[in-house]
Amino acid sequence: MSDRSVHANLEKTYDHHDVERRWSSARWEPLGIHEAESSRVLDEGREPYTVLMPPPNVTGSLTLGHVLNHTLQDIFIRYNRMSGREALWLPGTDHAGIATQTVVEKKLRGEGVSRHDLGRKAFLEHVWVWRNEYGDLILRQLRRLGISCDWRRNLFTMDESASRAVLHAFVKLYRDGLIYRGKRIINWCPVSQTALSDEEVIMKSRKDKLVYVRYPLAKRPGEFVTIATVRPETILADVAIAVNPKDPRYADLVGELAIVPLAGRHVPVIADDYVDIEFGTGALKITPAHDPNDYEVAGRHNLPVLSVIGKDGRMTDDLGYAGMDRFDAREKIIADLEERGALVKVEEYEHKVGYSERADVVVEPYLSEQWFVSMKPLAEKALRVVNEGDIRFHPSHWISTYRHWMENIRDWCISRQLWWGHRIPAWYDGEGKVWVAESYEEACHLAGTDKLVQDEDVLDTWFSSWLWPLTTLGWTGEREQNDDLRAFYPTNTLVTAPDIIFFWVARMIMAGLYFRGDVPFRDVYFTSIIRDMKGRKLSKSLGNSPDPLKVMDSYGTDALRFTIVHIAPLGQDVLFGEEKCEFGRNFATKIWNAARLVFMLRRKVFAVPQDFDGMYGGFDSAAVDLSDSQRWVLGRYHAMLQAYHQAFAQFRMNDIARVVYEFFRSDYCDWYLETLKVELSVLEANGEKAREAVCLALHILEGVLKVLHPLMPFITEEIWHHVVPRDEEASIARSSMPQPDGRFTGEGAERFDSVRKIISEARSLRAVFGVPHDMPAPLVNRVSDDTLKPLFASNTHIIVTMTNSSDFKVAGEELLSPPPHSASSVVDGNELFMPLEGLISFDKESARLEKEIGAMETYVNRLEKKLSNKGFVDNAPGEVVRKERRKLEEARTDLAKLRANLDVLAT
RNA sequence: GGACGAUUAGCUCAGUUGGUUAGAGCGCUACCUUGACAUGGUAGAGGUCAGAGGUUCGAAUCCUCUAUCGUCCACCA
Repeated sequence: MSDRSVHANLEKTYDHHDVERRWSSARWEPLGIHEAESSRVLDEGREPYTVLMPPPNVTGSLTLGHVLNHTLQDIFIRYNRMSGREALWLPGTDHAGIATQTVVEKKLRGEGVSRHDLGRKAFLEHVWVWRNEYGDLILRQLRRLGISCDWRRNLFTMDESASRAVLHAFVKLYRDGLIYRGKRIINWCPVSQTALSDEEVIMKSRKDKLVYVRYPLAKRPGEFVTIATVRPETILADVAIAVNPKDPRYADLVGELAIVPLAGRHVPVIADDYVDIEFGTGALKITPAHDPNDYEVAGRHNLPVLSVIGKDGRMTDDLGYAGMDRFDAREKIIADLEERGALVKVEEYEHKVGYSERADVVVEPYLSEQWFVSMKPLAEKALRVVNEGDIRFHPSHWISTYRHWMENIRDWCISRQLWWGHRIPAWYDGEGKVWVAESYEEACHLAGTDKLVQDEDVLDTWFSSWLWPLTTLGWTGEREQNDDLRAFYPTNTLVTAPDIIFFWVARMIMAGLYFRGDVPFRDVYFTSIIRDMKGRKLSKSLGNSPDPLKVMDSYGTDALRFTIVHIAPLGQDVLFGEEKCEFGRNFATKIWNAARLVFMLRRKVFAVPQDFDGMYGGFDSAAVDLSDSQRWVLGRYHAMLQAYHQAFAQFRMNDIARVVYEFFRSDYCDWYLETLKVELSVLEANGEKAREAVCLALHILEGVLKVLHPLMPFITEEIWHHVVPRDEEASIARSSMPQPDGRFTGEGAERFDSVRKIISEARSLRAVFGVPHDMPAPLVNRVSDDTLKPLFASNTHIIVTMTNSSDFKVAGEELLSPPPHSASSVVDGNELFMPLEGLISFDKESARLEKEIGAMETYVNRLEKKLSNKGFVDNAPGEVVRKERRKLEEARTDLAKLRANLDVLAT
């Protein structure tokens, strides 16, 4: 904690546990940084900035995916908050119908109870107890990430207000004719025993047997038609054999009757375009109850529908297989077919099969009565807003995926045969007539009776999720108009994984447009998918999924946040191993130590702390007479700010991390702070110049802390409180973002660049010739332009100290020949000589120079060739040509100097 | 079968509208335990930018094809 009487330094060693404990969200929350107010937006005309948190499943625990996702959201929120906007981040959790019901059922099964034993009401009570006990685990874990969402507005999709919104949405869609009930073949999960939407089915490659079966023809003894099938168990439910009408092989068979093996039923041979002539035998069995295509074919030909597989995936036939699992029945039937001589052959066959997303079992096409949403009318508008740029995707290539889905959209099966979820607001009267209303009373009123029975099913979880942008802002119905909605809708940025673009993103766009007439958000940022170092998806079963809490423990939350953002570029997957967090940890340590240095220097220069408070409070870097190094570092600092803000505008999140990292490490620490030490050593300790220099160092440090704060909230908060004494209630999160200022460029900055190069070159010469590190050597710099002499001379002390030279002389052309026994180098037209009698051998140095000359000759040749190319000179922009000419000129000069120095060496 | 993305140093990746002698981190080599920091500093080695064509005065960057990897979509049993 900052000591207000003296300038307390930071602890010697950086301890992230300590810092994180001090600035936990418990500490931040009372500071009010999470709490955005609609009144401020509406009354004061402040610009709102809203982020919608994808609600994690209540059953979930923190994964690296969450870490990336929520860190990015927090970065957007903190950045915009510090940029003066009213920043609102809306958190919540999702009831996750199937996942949660499965978890609770499993727990009950462990206690020997099934949900059916309990009944619906008692079971749901169990689920609520479970949710209240474990359901917020993920939110507690998320808090450790330091995310600054508005926890007061935390919403659960089963909360009363959200549930009212769901009922309202269902009823409105129904009355508008966009929700209907119908008998269809849907995806059925035999484990969860519920219908699934198409999106909840994962296609996986799988090896099965392609079974060729002979069907005898009833009226042509001894003749057969052979079909190929991967699902022989459904033979029992065959109602026809289909061939292509254009297939000459079967032309005479159409209209015949075939006998279904094992079942003995007579079924017609029909002709339908659906059949592919090329595949298998060109003849196809039609099983309408167990295949969506067959169902359509059967519809066209008025065929009956027979079913032999039940809800639990077991056979229901009356031919002796009843009760067997569908896969066991498959094997048995293949064996039985063979025994009866109906089996022609069996081939290995690899194909794609749909699996249930949650239960990971093969879904069963199942004919049943379900509720659907007509998607086409909704999709048209939702497609338009993305096509026209009202909603922007980052990266934009997801638009084509989105477009493709929207253009081929199919109706959404929204009923689930579960108990945990929003129960469908539909009631049936004694005659089976359906009444849809927001309440039982209303339904009774409509039906004119109070003898109604509610639909047993609940809605797909995503039916509440697609209302999330509305419900999080308190929307419960169409006419509702509250301040939050007026102030914060549409929201600004949605950060989400690309795998839920259809489940969620697309549907939220539809719902926003439909229920409120406006898009739900402006920008969608699709995060990277995190994989392990071998490129595999993270999964619990592979055991390759590091526990983020452990990573935070060992490396620090800031380190994890910084690292994961740094390695997650827009639109690319990232390979993550927790060792990578060393990068962020090392950076955090570096920041800490650099701050310690600057604070130490401050104490040296300001013996009386109040002097510093007074001076720093009104410090203006533009008003100071700047040294070369100061002008240079300010120029670099503002260039960094420029790139930083631009990266935000372009959603290039890894650039944000990179740009600050590079400035801070290379420019600020390695060059500026090192130079500052030297500069201070020659300035009077309490003098004005020294004080200004320290204030400038702190000014830039503070700026870096601010731009880093969205990425590394803990450490920046801690150090910021030490820059100047701050009130306990102050937070860097409420400070304002530094803005770029283009004034800090020009001569001094360029000169310091040359100084840096001279220093590097001199160090390089020392290393090459093995000058002992503690042996000072003289250094001579020959400049061709005498006016430069005093300018370099003004940096003499810096150069001497930083290269451990005994002396640094700046000479003009009057230095006719280089000092004897010198190593030499040419940098930016300056010739550098390092007299090294005894250490330097003629052979070694001439070989080195020759190599250098060779490289320079190649370079000069290349430039000459380029510039003698008429096409280049005529076509390239003048600026580019001029630049190349300048380069050539400089290279030729340098080359000449190198050659001359080699000659001198030889004499 | 369609669509999209990737391929740059040993490893992981930057390289924004075509114009720098192609960069960083990790790893590696040498030197440095100097009062911010060895979770560090200084200096260095290491790349014909997947391959082949093309457009252009000029290509890692744009186009075409090929190869390899990955993702999403799709009702051929």
